[in-house]
Amino acid sequence: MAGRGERSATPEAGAAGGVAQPAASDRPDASAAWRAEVQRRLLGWFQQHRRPLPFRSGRTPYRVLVAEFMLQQTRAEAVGPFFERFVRRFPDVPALAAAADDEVLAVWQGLGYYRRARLLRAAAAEMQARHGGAVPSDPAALRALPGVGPYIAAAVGAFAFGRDEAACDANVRRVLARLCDAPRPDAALAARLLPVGRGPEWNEALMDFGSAVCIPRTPRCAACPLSDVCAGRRAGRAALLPERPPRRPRPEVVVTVLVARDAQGRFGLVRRPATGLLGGLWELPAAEGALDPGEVARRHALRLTAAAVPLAAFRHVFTHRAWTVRPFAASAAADGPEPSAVRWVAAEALAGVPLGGPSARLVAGALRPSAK
DNA sequence: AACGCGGGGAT
DNA sequence: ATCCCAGCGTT
Repeated sequence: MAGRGERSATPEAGAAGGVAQPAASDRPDASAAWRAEVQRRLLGWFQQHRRPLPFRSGRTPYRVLVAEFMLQQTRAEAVGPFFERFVRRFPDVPALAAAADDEVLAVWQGLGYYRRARLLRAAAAEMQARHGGAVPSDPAALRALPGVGPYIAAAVGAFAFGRDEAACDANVRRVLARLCDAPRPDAALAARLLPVGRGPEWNEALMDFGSAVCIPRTPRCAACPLSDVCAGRRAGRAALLPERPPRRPRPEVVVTVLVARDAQGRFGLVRRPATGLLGGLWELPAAEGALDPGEVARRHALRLTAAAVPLAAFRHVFTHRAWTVRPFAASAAADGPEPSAVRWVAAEALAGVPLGGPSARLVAGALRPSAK
């Protein structure tokens, strides 16, 4: 086996911009003693620093499943209020299975990645039909549910059913990448490090540690109880791990929006396509481009009953694109020769209609007592 | 393997 | 301003 010092025998490694990587046998996770020390210290840290998150109390398989759907690409702190609202409105699998997509989306509004809401409802329907209205404990049955991938299946296995499964999320990946000096750690590495019989606790410990100490960009190594056993730190590249894929530029899009209201003051809304950005949500009539408001009205088969009034433009930035929104306040009617898909919704009925981000903001602004 | 998919908090 | 998050389904 190559000793640690022999890596310098290949000085060209890493010269071409790539990060020099230790051979697998050089990584510390090959040592049982190192693994035991890491486990001991991390579980000790966790005992003092466990986050009291709402979805960690009153754990049931259903609550765990709902939380894991919400937690995809979403910070634990952001999920809290949505989780509480959701399980109050849909307390169990039968309640969720019986709900309409729009009811579920309305509770989900503001949380983002709206496809998750529909997949979760579909999963509930399948559990109702095939698993007696309960979350299945069998890993294969879990993995077969709509919206359940390798991470959620493992997380439910561990948190809901107490199994020794490694839930390898972004926090865990980052912590393991640094501890083991591995550019892209996988679930197999996570599984190797998991202490037998401590699955649920261990997963939580890695997540909370990654959220509080081994944070992105600027890890708090000075305050880290593992810094002296951390291979990434020893190699001087903890902050560079895990390896990040290059970011692509974000397309800029201009959208012209009508804050359209009829003679009764109801809002004119249209439904977005079921798939894609803000899929299935409702929004104010809009069209891409810096258009004349009359043109936007024409495309939605609306007739302006007064001159549209320009409102303050604003930017709405998504992860993968940015909108510059040019809104107009417009009085309108759908009594033209063409059939209009616009649905008129009174202010009191808006709570049941899931609105996409910019439209939610505009509707809220229009209802605020002080208009600009 | 690459890509689309939200919103917000931290830096 | 950029980065990143208790990922998944599609192509």
